[in-house]
Amino acid sequence: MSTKPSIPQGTRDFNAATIRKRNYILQIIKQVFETYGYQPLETPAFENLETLMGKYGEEGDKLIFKILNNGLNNEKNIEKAKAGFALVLEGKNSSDITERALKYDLTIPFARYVAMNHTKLVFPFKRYQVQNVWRADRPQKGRYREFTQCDADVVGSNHLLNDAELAMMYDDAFNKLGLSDYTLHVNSRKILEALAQVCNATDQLVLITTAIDKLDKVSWDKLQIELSENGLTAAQLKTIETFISIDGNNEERLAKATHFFAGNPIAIKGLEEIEYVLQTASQAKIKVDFSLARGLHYYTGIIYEVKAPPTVKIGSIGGGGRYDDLTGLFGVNGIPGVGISFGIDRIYDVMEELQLFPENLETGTQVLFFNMGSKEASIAFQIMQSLRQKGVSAELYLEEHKLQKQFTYAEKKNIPFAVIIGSKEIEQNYCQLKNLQTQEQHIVVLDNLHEFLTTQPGYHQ
RNA sequence: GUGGUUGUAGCUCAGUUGGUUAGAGCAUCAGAUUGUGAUUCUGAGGGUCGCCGGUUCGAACCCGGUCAUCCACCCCA
Repeated sequence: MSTKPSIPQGTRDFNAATIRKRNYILQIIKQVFETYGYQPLETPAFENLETLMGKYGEEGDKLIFKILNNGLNNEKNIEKAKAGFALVLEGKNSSDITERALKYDLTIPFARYVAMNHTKLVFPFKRYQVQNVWRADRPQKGRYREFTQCDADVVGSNHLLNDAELAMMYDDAFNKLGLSDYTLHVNSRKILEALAQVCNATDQLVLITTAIDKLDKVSWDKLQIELSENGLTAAQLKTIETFISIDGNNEERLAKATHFFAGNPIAIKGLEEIEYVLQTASQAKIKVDFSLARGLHYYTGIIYEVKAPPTVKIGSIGGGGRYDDLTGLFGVNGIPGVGISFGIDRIYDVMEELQLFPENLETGTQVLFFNMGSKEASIAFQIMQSLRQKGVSAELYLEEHKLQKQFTYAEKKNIPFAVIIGSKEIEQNYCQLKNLQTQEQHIVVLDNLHEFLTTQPGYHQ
């Protein structure tokens, strides 16, 4: 038996430097959320399985991490468990085997929360949520099995100002992060629906939209073959081809699309909505992209997807959209909403690659007190404590090692200052304060140590 | 779920057509240097070559399986 420790596929440990950088991202995004009046919410790591099942499409259901029931080997459960397992082997679910699952995203648990509390909430209800979610996907670049989502949603309002406001929140956050080279792709589920209508293929909506969503990777020639194999006629393909050839800047695209749909009422609605968001969130770097088709089944209006700067090869770093009736899934009708999500793990990877993190995030220990012998160390400890009381992050080297080792320790931990208090210094109530980067060394009277240290260049709170 | 890549020291990697005792750099530890280091010198420790099996006189190397990894597809943040 190998006892080599390991962590599950697609998960990560985060060290201090990584956590500081992640917190830097989170703090900026949370601050934007708060500024726009969104309130925090947290929901459990796991939900009842039936809350989650069927909300993410067939493929999504397969990617939900399910939790095995306890007590399956209990005698009174054993027959049920066997029958349930037979169902599982057929690819079905059985509450006799599993009735809870790790949450797959933040939107559905939020909808569940709203449905449970709709009589108490004040609408429009704006909340943000930063929590881990889990997907049983194969890990690869920019894809993890445990990752953090960062969502903002507003429910109980149909007003398009919400949609525009969320676009501005993307813009604010990415500008503050130094990712102002992002692009916010925008489309509307209504337009895609209208396309299916114009093609006389309303039952093929999913097929058509997922196909054109691949256009940036797969050529139209190949997609045509795939679509015709699925029963689309040459005339239908021609219509789709005309639609996806719409190009130009945002205004031109909207104009061409208006012409293309020739008065189709659903299309007109969708186009007007995009037009409104474009005008209201005019500072955001929006690109009208009719090939955008987010897979999630619950979107009904505007859909968003954020692309990283083109130099970084990574999938989307955020996404969202409008849904008319999410809580209807939980028996409460008439609560529309719209939301966005930041994929902070991917934002982290992008910022790391583009070196966008500020240098001074490493605010660990600021002062190392050297150990000059056991008597000296206990006096140094008292002096260190008085600094700690004033908020200075300090530590004392515990062992009586030679100075070489103590210096090396400080260097490895990126501690900017060393305080040396030996017998000579103790006699005359001063210490040696050394800046380890510049090698400058000062004689400082102990009473002045705090003030002197905290005003030194290179000192961080 | 499908396809491919790579598994050798703590880390990054060499290792010839299968041949005796598996190497390097970095890192670690000790000493030169008992109150001033990170860029000098000397030395030391460290390996079940992912795991299991097969072929062979002989396997880090060839074959089969398995696990892990990274990448791509599906889908997605």
